[in-house]
Amino acid sequence: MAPDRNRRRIPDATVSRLPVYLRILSEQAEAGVDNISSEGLAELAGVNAAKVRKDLSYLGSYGTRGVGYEVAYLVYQIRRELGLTHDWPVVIVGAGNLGQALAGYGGFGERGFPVAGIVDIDDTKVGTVLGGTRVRHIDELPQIVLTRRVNIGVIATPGGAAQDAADRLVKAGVTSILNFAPVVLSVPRAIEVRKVDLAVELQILSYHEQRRAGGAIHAVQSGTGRSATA
Amino acid sequence: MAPDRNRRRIPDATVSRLPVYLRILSEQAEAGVDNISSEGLAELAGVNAAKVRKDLSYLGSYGTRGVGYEVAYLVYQIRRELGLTHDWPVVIVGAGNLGQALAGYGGFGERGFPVAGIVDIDDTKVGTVLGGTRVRHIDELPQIVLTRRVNIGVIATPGGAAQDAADRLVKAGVTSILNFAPVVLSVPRAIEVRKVDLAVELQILSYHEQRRAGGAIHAVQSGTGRSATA
DNA sequence: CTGGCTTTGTGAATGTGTGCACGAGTGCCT
DNA sequence: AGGCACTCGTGCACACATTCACAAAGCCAG
Repeated sequence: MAPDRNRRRIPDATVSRLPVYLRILSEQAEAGVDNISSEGLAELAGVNAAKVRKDLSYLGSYGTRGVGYEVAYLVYQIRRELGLTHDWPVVIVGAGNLGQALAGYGGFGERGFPVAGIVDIDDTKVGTVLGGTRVRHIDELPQIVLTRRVNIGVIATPGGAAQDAADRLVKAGVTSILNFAPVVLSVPRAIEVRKVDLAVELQILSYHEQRRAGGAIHAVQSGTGRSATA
Repeated sequence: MAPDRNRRRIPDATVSRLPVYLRILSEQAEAGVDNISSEGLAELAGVNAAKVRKDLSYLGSYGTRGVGYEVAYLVYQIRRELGLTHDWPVVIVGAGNLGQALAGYGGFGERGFPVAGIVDIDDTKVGTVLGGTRVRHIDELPQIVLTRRVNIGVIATPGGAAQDAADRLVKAGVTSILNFAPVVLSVPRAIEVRKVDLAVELQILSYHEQRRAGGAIHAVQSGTGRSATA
């Protein structure tokens, strides 16, 4: 049972939108924009303005009526709420296709999640260098987690190895896991797990395509009239 | 034949779980399991048994009371509902880190989403071979989409190129997009877009980590009221 | 054929998320 | 100073999702 240190709990739906706002606001700040209205942010984020206001209201009342929100201050507040005021080193388990891509993807470190290490169980992969990081053996996981103070683990192994990877991560002291393997992980309740499954995403798209085909097969859209809002 | 078969609409939440059930059921079938109860499936999928039953009830009543569900038949029904009775070729835009990983990841084709083509705007990448597919120039996109009857596009470009990629995909006739770029795409309403954003996922984990740690830290922060500036 | 056991399918209750609508501040203009 | 235009913050109603709880349905043993 979790201790009820339930201070302002932010709804999950909101938490998952805050990073999007944050990215947009950072871009706006970069572009020299000082203030932004909920309407403007909503437009850029592809959501409803009321939703933006409600989301932001969970952080406190940082807007100014009649004016909008001060971009820089909002960036600061969201970063603080998301815990992005300091780096969160991550360890990647699995140096296969995906692990390599993740390690090579520079955007990780830039966004506050430096790769503290990559490990694999396959000796032939150990020692190779990916994105500036040397692949180490998975047995070194506990040491990496401990010395680099890693809280977040990324599982980029094949499905069959994912549960083992999760077990090792948990044992090593990691408390959050981002899982790319197409497997439902079984972990202690206190561990936060998020799943990214390509096959699932594609199958959801497939569902909609199939549904579309079921009705009338309309020809290609005439105008490229894009619109995010109604 | 009436194509108007107004299929019972399946809730989004259910649609996103069906692929998970499907994978588990396929594994079970492989392992020689003939029947499974909602309880058993729920266990393997990490969800509530009532939820499983309700989800499956949207497909029709294919269970047998007192016994459970026939695995093979359920696999068939879910596949049918998700439109997985035939392949959906996909085209990948962007042959960078991620595009390479996606192309190299065999699980794509195996699961019914063969890579019909990979395109990039960078001439130096055109011609290289990834996962058995030759990278072609993005100008060839319309031709690939047309000849290979592609409905699904995958955007694996840097953020800055994503909107252009989306525009080109839509123009070429693609109706579903899986977007890995950290950008909110603007597309015609009829286009189905799903987003996979690593940074967002990590930031959500960060939020929870910060919260976990925050129990103690949340000391006095009162004086930090917003600087009353303009 | 009956009674007991199991498990589905679903109504109803509860919880979570969304969006409208509007009061309440704020700044600008006259 | 007063009025006006603008935009936030939020109560409320509605929609969607989850979970409970139980009757109906099927199987099996005797």
